[in-house]
Amino acid sequence: MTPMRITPPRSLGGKTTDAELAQIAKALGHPARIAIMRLLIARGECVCGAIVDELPLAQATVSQHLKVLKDAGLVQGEIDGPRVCYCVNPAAVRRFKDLIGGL
Amino acid sequence: MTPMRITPPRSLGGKTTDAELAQIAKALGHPARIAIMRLLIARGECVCGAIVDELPLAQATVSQHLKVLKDAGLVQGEIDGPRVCYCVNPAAVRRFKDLIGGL
DNA sequence: AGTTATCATCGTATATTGACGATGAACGAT
DNA sequence: ATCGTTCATCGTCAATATACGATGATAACT
Repeated sequence: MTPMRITPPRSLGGKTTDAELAQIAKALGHPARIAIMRLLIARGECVCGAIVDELPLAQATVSQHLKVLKDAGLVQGEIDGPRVCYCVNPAAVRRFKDLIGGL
Repeated sequence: MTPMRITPPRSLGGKTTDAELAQIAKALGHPARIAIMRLLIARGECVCGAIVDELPLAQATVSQHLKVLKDAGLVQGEIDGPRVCYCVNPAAVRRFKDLIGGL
């Protein structure tokens, strides 16, 4: 069966919605993280090292940015041997577009 | 701080698309500013004091948030006597949606 | 002139972010 | 078991963001 939304839609002006939208927007509010998103979208999936190679940032810094994107739900990471393979979470991107559409 | 120069895919008004998108997203990356945007959209236009009345923030803080939104181009303010009447800039919102659509 | 109302800006204090090198943890290969 | 690779996390520092009260600037009205 289609899973029901337990929480009411609160389609307009809900505080929960505001916080959610703000969190995602904040996660995208840095050029490096936009660049990471673009890389992941362009390549489908991407090992962390490949991202580091494309950006003028240290490995630790890229890892931090990836953590921000992960915490916002925009990106998922799967452990693949000694590497970690990242990809975008299409549902989160869609959700963000929907929330923005509410503006 | 190190000036970030990630990827200049193409310039638009001297600003890369990534930087432009990041700037707008960053401006929206705070719940108070989302609330302000919603207020302005719901009322069409809004005097600053009306926004202060709706938010649990001091007048100086609201003014700062409005400045962030103005600097990102999302909001315009017109002096109306002793008051300042704010309204959203639909072109900027549209632009933001288009940039997000590119994700 | 002074007064009141409205909003921006200043000054300041605290919190968070962004960046890096260094270190730690997990895995594959030697 | 040790090594080398890969990535996350720690520790730290400078820069930015957030919040507020206090002050300044402007307009309308007396």
